Amino acid sequence: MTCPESPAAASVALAVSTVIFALRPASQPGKPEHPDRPDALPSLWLPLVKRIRPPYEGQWALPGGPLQIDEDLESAAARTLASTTALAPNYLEQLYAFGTLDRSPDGARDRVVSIVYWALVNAAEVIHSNELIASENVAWFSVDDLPDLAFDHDVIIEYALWRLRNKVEYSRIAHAFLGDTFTLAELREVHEAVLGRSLDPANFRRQLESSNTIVPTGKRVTGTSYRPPKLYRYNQSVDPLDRGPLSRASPALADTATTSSPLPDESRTP
Amino acid sequence: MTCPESPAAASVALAVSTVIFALRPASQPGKPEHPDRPDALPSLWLPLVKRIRPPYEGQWALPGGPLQIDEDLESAAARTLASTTALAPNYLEQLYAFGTLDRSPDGARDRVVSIVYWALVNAAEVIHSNELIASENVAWFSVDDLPDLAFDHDVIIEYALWRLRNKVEYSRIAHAFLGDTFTLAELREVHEAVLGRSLDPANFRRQLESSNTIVPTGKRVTGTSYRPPKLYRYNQSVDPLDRGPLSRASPALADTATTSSPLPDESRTP
DNA sequence: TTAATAGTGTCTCTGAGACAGTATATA
DNA sequence: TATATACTGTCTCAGAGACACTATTAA
Repeated sequence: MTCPESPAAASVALAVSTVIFALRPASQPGKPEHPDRPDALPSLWLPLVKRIRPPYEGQWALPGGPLQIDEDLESAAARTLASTTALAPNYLEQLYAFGTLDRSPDGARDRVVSIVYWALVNAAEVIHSNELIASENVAWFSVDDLPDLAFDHDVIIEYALWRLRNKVEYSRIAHAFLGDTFTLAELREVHEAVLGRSLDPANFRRQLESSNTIVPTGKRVTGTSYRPPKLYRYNQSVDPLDRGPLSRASPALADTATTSSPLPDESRTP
Repeated sequence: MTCPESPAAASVALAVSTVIFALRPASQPGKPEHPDRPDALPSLWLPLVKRIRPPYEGQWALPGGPLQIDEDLESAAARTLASTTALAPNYLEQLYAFGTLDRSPDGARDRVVSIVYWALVNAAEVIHSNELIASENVAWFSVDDLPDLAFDHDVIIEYALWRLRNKVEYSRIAHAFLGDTFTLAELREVHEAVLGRSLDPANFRRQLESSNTIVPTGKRVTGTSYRPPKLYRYNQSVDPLDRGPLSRASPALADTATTSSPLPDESRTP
């Protein structure tokens, strides 16, 4: 979005932005639960960038920028993700191309079409990344408490959230919020936090086991009081969702655990 | 983040293309069924445009072209649809933005990102439109018998087909292939043709009635032998599918029966 | 042994589908 | 009245969810 000066004569500028979701635990590890909220859920957070030039100077916006002439759309999304969070995405998918005429303010000289991606990153890694990105112009916000946003980015985020919630229900992408290994309770809490409702542990377990998307590692959590839960790993040989005829490993995610695709699945696209 | 260098002089070109689907009856009205195929289904057809300049000169391609500086993405899709078919779409939705580096041939000078829409049009109107568009450079093809295609348009069409089949199963868009009024048998045949399998008439009826997407007109088909079926109309007050937080009437389809949206539903996107 | 969470068994309900059966307009 | 198609009733089965129950480990 964003760089009004750049494009040539009177063509349409093309930008790539990314909605990056992470799940922040409600209670710090080691810190006791707050007595008033015994069952507090983790909540969704996303990083925003403060604009340093007009239009919308000083307001917060989605990370992104012009598409480089020599990079794929998805690579551009992964690049801006890395430069704002110092992370690699565990899941990355195209969200939508926004291109209506009214999305820039009236005085704007140039028209911008934004191809927006959405991504899931590991919450634990976010903490480290915050030390790497020591910029005052990047900050994380809860999706329940967003600031005023530049352009139509409020609409974009709302749509990304809706897509995330939809997709968590019919596919198995939630593990992208977690590390390599996780317990069923952790994975269930991710689902609960995203969907905003509690899920039956028994049924949740059965569904996952029958779907074959997770495999037991044989290890258990250590250091807990009481019976330690088993640790599971994501089954990489099973696609998290049916992406249709064009599924293939994504270059931008080649070295990460979760594969993506240049196409959305749209088993259920609105 | 945000604005690295402003892209060089060479920028990325932006095009909008549209995959247009119509359903052609297997047997002409009045013409008897072929004895070998008593239950022949209607089949999907789409219009292609023959390229008159390199690259891929002489090959067939999806209708489309550069995005005009003063038109919305969806308007551009509707415009190219109208100029190749002389029709207005009954359904129009963004499919995907294709932008990998390898989608143009090696010798190509420019890089193009294509934002692709897909549309459904009324089969009956196609016949009239063919008389209006008296161009040798436009032709309709069965999706089962496509010619060699320019660029990556074969991949795009395959993906559009996959999306159409998916969406017919979980939403009510199939009526966009038909006229204002239709019988349940006609609508069922549309579903059967798109999905490639036969459906139980009783269950199909029940599902539609409980979904409230159609309303009886009170009229019946005339001129048939034997009991004439009731005619139904699409219930415009019910959204064909849940499009999420951003549903609104689409300007490009304002005067058509079916509304669309600037966003895909992705209740089920791959 | 107790506490606390991990993990299992089983019941009910709902919706999809199969398929037999009834209704009705025309010849 | 015969016939072909429109339309209805009802059975079975599979999956989702509710919820009581058992298992296991560390304090």
